[in-house]
Amino acid sequence: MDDTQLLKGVLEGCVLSVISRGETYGYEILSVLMENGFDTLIEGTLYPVLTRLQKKGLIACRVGKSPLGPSRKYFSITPEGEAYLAAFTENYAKITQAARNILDNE
Amino acid sequence: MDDTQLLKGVLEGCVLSVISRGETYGYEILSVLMENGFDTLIEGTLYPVLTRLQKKGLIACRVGKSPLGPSRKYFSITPEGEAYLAAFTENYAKITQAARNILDNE
DNA sequence: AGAAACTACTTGACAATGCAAAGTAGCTGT
DNA sequence: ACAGCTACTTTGCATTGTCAAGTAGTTTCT
Repeated sequence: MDDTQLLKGVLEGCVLSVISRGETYGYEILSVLMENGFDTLIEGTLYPVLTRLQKKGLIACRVGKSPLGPSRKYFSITPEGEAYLAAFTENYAKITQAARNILDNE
Repeated sequence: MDDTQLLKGVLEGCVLSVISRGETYGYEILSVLMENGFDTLIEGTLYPVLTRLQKKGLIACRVGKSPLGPSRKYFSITPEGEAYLAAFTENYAKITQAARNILDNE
C-alpha cells in the first residue's frame, strides 16, 4: 500500500498545527511528526511545505543560531495562519466524517 | 478553503467501498457519495477513478441496459479489490490517527 | 412533433503536492 | 582528519482532483 496520496493536504495542516504550539524549526517539526505516526516522512517532503506556508503568509520565519549544529530557520504562526488552521481543522473533520460514513457502512 | 487535496487517495478507497456493497454504476456511486458528505464531487472526478480501479483489476465491469436513460456500466468488486480495500481501510485508520494526534493536541 | 430536462459516460489541459535522490554545510568527538 | 549528526536545499517525477466541455439516449411537457 502506498500512503502517499492519503497524506496530501493533511500534512500541511499538521505542520501548521505543530508550529502553532510555539516557535520551532524544520528538523524538530520532522521529528515530532515522525514520532506521532508520520513515520515515512522525509526532509524532501517537509521543507517544501514550510516554504509554501511561508509564501502564503501563514507562518513567519527568522534565522537563528543553534546551540549545536548549523543555524536554524525558526518558524512561528501568524494570525492568518491561526485562521487557516481553524478552517482546516473544521474541513478535515467534515471530510473524515464523510469517509467514515462510507467506509464503516458495510 | 480548498478541500481538493484532502480528497486525494481517500476518494479511491471510498468508491471501492461503495462498490463492495453490491454491483452498481457510476451515476449511482456519485449520488451515494454526495449524499454522504462528498458534496462537491463531480463526474469529471469520479469517472477517472473508476477507470483507474478497473485498470488495476480491483473492479470488474459489464455494460448493461438501464430501465431508464442510456445504458450503464455496472461495476463489481474483485477479490483483489476486497484485499486492497481491507489494506486501505487499515492504512487510512493509521493516517487519521496520526493526524488526530497532531491536530487535537494543543 | 419539438424542446427541455434528466440520465449516463467521456475527454484533455491544468495545478497541487508528496517522494526519491542527491547535494551543501556546520558542528562535535575520537 | 574523519565519521556522524544536525540542518536546509534542489531537481525531476508520478499521482490525482478539477474545470470545462462534449456526446447521447430517454422521458415529459406543451
